[in-house]
Formats: sequence, C-alpha cells, structure tokens
Amino acid sequence: MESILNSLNDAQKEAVQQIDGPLLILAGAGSGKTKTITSRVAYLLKNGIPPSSILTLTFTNKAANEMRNRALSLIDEQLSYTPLLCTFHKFGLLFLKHHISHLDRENNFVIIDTDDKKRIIKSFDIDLPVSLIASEISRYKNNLVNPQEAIAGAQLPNFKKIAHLYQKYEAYLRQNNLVDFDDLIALPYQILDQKPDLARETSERYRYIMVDEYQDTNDLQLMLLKKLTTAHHNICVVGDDDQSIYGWRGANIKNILEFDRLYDDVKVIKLETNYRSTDHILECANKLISHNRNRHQKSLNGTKGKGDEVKLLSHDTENQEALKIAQMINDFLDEGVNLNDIAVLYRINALSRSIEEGLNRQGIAYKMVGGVKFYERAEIKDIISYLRLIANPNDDFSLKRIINKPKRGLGKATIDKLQAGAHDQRCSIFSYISEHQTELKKKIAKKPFDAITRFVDLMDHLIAKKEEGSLETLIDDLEDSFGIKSYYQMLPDAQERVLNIEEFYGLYRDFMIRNSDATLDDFLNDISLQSDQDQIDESSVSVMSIHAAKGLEFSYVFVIGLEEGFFPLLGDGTDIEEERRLGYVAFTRAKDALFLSHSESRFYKGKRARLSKSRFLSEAGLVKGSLKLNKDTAGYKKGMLVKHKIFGIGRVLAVSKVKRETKLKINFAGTTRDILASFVQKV
DNA sequence: TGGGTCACGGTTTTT
DNA sequence: CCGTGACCCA
Repeated sequence: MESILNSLNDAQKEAVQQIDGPLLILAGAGSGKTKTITSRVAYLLKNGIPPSSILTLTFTNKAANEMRNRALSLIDEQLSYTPLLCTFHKFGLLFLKHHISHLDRENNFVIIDTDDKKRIIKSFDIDLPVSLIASEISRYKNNLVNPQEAIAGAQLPNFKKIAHLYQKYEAYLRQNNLVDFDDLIALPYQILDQKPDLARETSERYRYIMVDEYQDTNDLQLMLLKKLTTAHHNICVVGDDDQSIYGWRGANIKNILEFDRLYDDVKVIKLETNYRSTDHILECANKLISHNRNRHQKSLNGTKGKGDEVKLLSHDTENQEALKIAQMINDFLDEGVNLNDIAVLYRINALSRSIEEGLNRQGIAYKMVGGVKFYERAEIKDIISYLRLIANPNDDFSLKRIINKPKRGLGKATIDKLQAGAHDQRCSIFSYISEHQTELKKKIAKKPFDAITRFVDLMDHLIAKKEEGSLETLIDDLEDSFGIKSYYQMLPDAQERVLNIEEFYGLYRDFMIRNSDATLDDFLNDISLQSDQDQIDESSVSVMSIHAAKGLEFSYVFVIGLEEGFFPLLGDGTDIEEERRLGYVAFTRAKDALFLSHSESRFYKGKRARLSKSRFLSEAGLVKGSLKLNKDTAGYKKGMLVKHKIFGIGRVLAVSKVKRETKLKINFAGTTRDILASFVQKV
C-alpha cells in the first residue's frame, strides 16, 4: 500500500484514497492525472475490491492500454482477472454482444465507420450535403430522439427531409444488422433504460467506475454513466474543463462544469501542481486560457523553475516557416536532443504538408499521426468489405462495394436489377443471386450473369471455409479467389497500395494467431474501433494535429499556423472558447521549450492568402495587443443576400453586434430570423 | 459499361 | 490545388 501512495502529493493521495461516493478530480495539464488514476485502480485492488467490480473508461485505446499496464505494474500479485479498462465504445460493443437481443437483433452485427455511414446516406437520393445529414443524425441519436419523434418534431421542410432520411438510415442499419459509432453508446443506453433490472444488475457488477477525459463526454455518455450507477454512486470522473476540445463531436463541457449537480455530496479534488512544464510555458498557457469565461477557476503551479522564454517565430511564407523549424530541429539534434522529444503541432491537417517538406529536405525522420487512416484507405476497405460479406452474406452494403471490384463487367444497370430483384423477394442481394438464379437468368444478359455466378461460387467457397473454422488461411484463399492485390497492382499508386494490402494481410494473420478462438466478427469489430494512434515507436519527430497530441508531452514543441483564420480556425459555428482551449492544450504539451510560429501568408486551397497574427499570441502575452474586433462585421450590410445551410437564401434586414459576434436579422422566404453572421455565407 | 473530360468545392478536429 | 462527381461518347 505504501508503495502506491509514496510517490503521490497530498491532493493525489486524497484522490486515490477517496473510493466511495461521487468524486470529481479536476486535473490540470501535466498534474499527474494518469498516475492518479492508475494508482487509484491499484489502490482499489489492494483494498480487496474484486477486479471484476472495477470499470475504467477512457477515450482512446492507447490511453486504455497505457493505463492498464501502469496500474498492473503497481500490483505485485498476479490477477486471475484484469479489471475492465477500455474506451466507451469498446464497452458499448462488449455490452451489445451480450444484450443486443433485447432489441430483437442478432449479435453478429458489424460496426460501420463514418465513411460507411456517409456512403449509406449518399445511396438515398438526397439534395442536402451528406455531412450535414450525417451530423444531424448523430445529433438525433445523441439526444435519444428516435426517427418518429424526429419526424414529428421537425418544422422546416429541410429538417423534415433530414428526419425522414434518419428513419431510412435506421431501417437500413437494422436490415443489414449494422451498428454505427453512436449506436455503440445509444443502444446500450436504450437497453438499460428499457430493462431496469438489467441496469441494476449491471450497476451491481461494476461497483467502482472511473472515467478519464471526462470533459470530452457527451450527453449520451453521461446518461449511460447514470444508468451504470443506479445501484451505487461510486463514480470517479477525471478531467480538465480547460482541455475540452471535442465539442464539435457532441462533447458537452457542462458535464464536467456541472458534475456536482448530478449526484449528491460530490467531492471535488483539484490537482493544480504541474510537473511537466517550466514556468514561462505555464504562464503563457495560463494567460491564454484566462480569456475564457466558461470554466472552473484554477491555475497551474509549476515545479520546474522558470526555464526558457516562450519564443515567437515570424515568417513570410509557410515554406520559410518549415525551413526555419527544420533547421532549428537540426540544431537541437546536434546538441544531443532526442528525436522523440520534439513535436510540431497544428490546428488543421492541411498545414502538415509544408512542414513535412521542410523536414524531408533537412533529412529529419518524422512520423505523421493522423492523415489518411490506414483502415480508411480504399484498398483496405475493399478487403474489409469482402471479409464482412463472408461474415455476413446479407450485408448488401459491403456487397455493393466489391461486387465489381476487381472489375467483372457489372455496372450500375446490373446492380440496380439485382437490388430490385432482391427487394421483390424480400431478401438480401446475396441470397437473391445465389438462390434465385433461374429467375435472374431471365432478367440479365449472359455475360454479367456468368460473372455473378462465378462470384457467388467463390464466395460460397470462402463462406464454407469460414464455417469450418479455417480462419487463419482464409485471407490467403480470399486473395487467391479474387486477386485483389493484382487488381491494385494495375491501378495508380500501385506500390503503396500493394504494401498496404500486404500489411493488412499480415495484421489479419497475426490477429488470428494471437486470438485462436476469435471469430471473423471479432476481428472486424476489433479493427473498426482501432485508431492509428498506436503506431510503431521508432525514433522520430512527431508531426500531428493538436487533437492527436491530447495526452502527450514533448520537451520541445513547435505550434505552427498561429494566424487568424487558421488558429483560431474561423468559420461556420466557430466556438472561440474551444479554439482557445485547443491553444491551451497545444501549449501545455511542452516540457522545456515552446515555439509559437506564424506566417504572413499561406498557400491554401489553391491560392495565397495574407494573414494576420492569431489573437492567441497577444492573449498569451507574446505580442502587444492590437486586437481588431469585429473584423468580419463590415462585410454585412442591409439588403445583402446571404445563404444558410438549412434555411437557404435570405435577405439581410438588419446588422447588429452581440458581444464580439455579428448578428443578422434575415428574411428567409418571408420568415424573419435572428442569426449569427458566422452561420451564413455571403452570396 | 467504362474511360475520359470538365467543373466544382473544400478540410478542421476522431471513436 | 487536388480529389470527387457529373456527364458524354465509344
């Protein structure tokens, strides 16, 4: 027990030992949050709490793995059962595997990603942007609004449309037994809500619950947690409201700001001692974040001494910026700094290109986190679709993706016929083409018919393979049957794509060897919850978005693109406080040296734009403030035409200022609405 | 059916 | 600027 508490400060000790009742740990950046959580898990175990009663929820797999390792290393004895420590989504998946039958569904469902979701929506005929529909559906789900309610509640024609698409989308998912990311949280909640006994039982099972990164939970996750604590109130949430950066994905900062209203007798412990950064860095971060109003008052106290001043780097162009930073990094390396200790961070991925070029020119090894994700590459998704179809032949969605890949002469016309035929028979496309061949033959020409027959035969063979359990070699049979690799060999970027395919085959075999009793479904679900955060830890400079840098720390940090418009990123529905929190997160990644860089101009979307310094630089005390407020107000005038995503085109009736925003009174086809200027575009 | 050309629009950020 | 989607012709 001593060994666990020994290395903790007083606040951390208190947090670790406070195991009963609701507890909010406000853990500032670099205040030893992970250490506190892992010590707390260890402390619970040491106090005889059975491992199976402890549930710890995190945001990324990476955080989950790291915490598991650290917690277990604090315990000497071997555990027969490891406490469940996973992401919210993984927890949802495990729960649904056991309980989805309560919703009258089979547990061989498949998880779809955002791209799949958009494809499904796109396959309906729509006249609104897919991204809008997708995000509205997400919103409905996160607010527990079902399609019927959505339709009943929708007022405007476009919302009516979206609500109907939502209904169609849900029907599609159900029919194909698909589950999207939102469902992984929403469906468990629905089940627990319908079955109070199950809620109680589940809550009894997990008597000690901990939640990491609580500032980034959404409403639905909060409700789910509420269900999980029906039988007790032993919930410990850990987070930092100043680091809430996922509002765009539905995270609700109120969850952490108002946690004490959720349960009686909430104990609050603040961890305000920062062990990571030097004082100059902290001062800069503290100053910046102090401009936010919506936050728990607190500040970080350093322990490392003053350190070097935070440096502002000014450049004319992004190429100069990249060159200069690459040179500086080279100098650090000459001084003996480790590649792993250096990071370049930015607000938007588009800025990575120039930096990569600069690092390449200087011959500096770097790793990009994010960008095009491995599992989202077209060639990988094709193979995944084949596997999904083998796992579940009724998955029309996957079938349509690969039925003509590699090309077998099956175009839109044929596929439409198959779809119509399947619809008439009320069965999936696959069962239609395998079981109604005589009928099919009458409908389509010989050539496509032969292609389909051959496709079905090969698939049947693979399905049989799966059923007899030869999963390890299934991937080779798949390649032998369909020649996906050789197909991509002929396409552009062949080399890279083939390498990706080979890597994927390797991952598949590896998974099947390591998990000998796993099913194909297990594999598919496992990879769909994987992010590529978990990269190989070779020695290199890290280049990534600030979001990707959450939870990480580096000795030397460069933040680039500190210009109005890029950071803060200004556009539809910008939340300036969240932008500022992102700045805070970026600054507090640095341990010893922080460099903030801006450029006078940048080449973006095909043209070069002149840019002014980010307001965050003056707010952090780095440049003397010459804040131009309401810069974009001037653009709007009475009588002007503007366009809104949902309301369409309207005419401006009046322009006014509210706080720092421009508010417009707009006439949309006879209806007058007050709307913030940031939500409309000039026509 | 599939390949080629042309116009458009767009990017935050991720489980 | 680059990738995607619509449209047209062989």
